[in-house]
Amino acid sequence: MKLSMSAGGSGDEVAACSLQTRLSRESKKLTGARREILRVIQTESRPLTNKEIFELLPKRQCDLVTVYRSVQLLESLGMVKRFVMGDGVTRFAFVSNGENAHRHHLVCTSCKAIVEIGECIVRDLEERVVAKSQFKAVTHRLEFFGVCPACQ
Amino acid sequence: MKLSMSAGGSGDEVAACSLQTRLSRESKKLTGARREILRVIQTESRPLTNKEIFELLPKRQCDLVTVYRSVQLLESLGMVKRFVMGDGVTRFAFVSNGENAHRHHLVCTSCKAIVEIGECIVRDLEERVVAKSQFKAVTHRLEFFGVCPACQ
DNA sequence: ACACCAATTGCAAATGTTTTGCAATTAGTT
DNA sequence: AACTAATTGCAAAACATTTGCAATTGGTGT
Repeated sequence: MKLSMSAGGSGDEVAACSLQTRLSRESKKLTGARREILRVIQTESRPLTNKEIFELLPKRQCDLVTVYRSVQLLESLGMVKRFVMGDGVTRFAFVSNGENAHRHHLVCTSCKAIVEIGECIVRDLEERVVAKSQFKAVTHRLEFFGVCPACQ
Repeated sequence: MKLSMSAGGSGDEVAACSLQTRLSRESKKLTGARREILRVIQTESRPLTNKEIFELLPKRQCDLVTVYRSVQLLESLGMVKRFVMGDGVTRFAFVSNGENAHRHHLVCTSCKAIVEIGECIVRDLEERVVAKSQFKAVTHRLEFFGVCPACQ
């Protein structure tokens, strides 16, 4: 059921250091819970729900509420990305360090494994959309869904 | 706050008839609640939440639970499309009759007005994604978000 | 090392959406 | 008009997520 097609994080140190840095930049504290939560998200390649993260944490590491709060913080720091797949739960996946770039994903509807899609050909369309519609601050969300080889 | 950029349904008769037909095809009943719920969804151009549909219904037309159940039925009949914008509520919009075609939308993050986007340039990318990933039954969801002229 | 203080946490409870069970009602058929 | 399966309303359950608050903890300066 598990897949490791998409790369997780590279080294713990780089990410940990980065977490440290990013946190102190906003006078936030680096707690054990936050470190562990980020580690769990980094380790899994598929997007995880808050509850899944909670269950993957070392026994009694922290409360589920803390997972909610930490993940939200990590998202605001740009270290995890939010996935809304429409089944009533929000999922989060790691965003590797240099990856400021806009990304799309292919998600397995069965096991939730994800594969990153390098190119974003939607930009051109987006520009046309903006021009025609007169909307401002236009962004887009494009996700692919399917059944991965392991689940077929 | 309201916008009518995208076309709602055309005639009541065509859609009503179609609803009738589609329902009886599965030995479902055409009730007042279902007719009214579809009418409300047809009338508004933006995607509505269940609660919004409920509130737009003639006074005491039916219970909120019935809206939930009816909308789910309408979705299974392919008459409404589900929108998941990630704010914790599911929204539904009318799918006009001939429109079997795959569509994308531009959604105002403020008032939720939607504009249909005719072209789908994602198909090509989807084919490439399928070839590379070996996923099966691949679909995609592409939505644009922005602030509509009226909300700017 | 120590003290300080804001940030963080756990716990309980609230919130809000969506689902479910069941008895009463109703639409479509005979 | 009677019959029956589908539908509805109501109450309550099931979830995910958020919030309030007192107790705790990490980082900072001494």
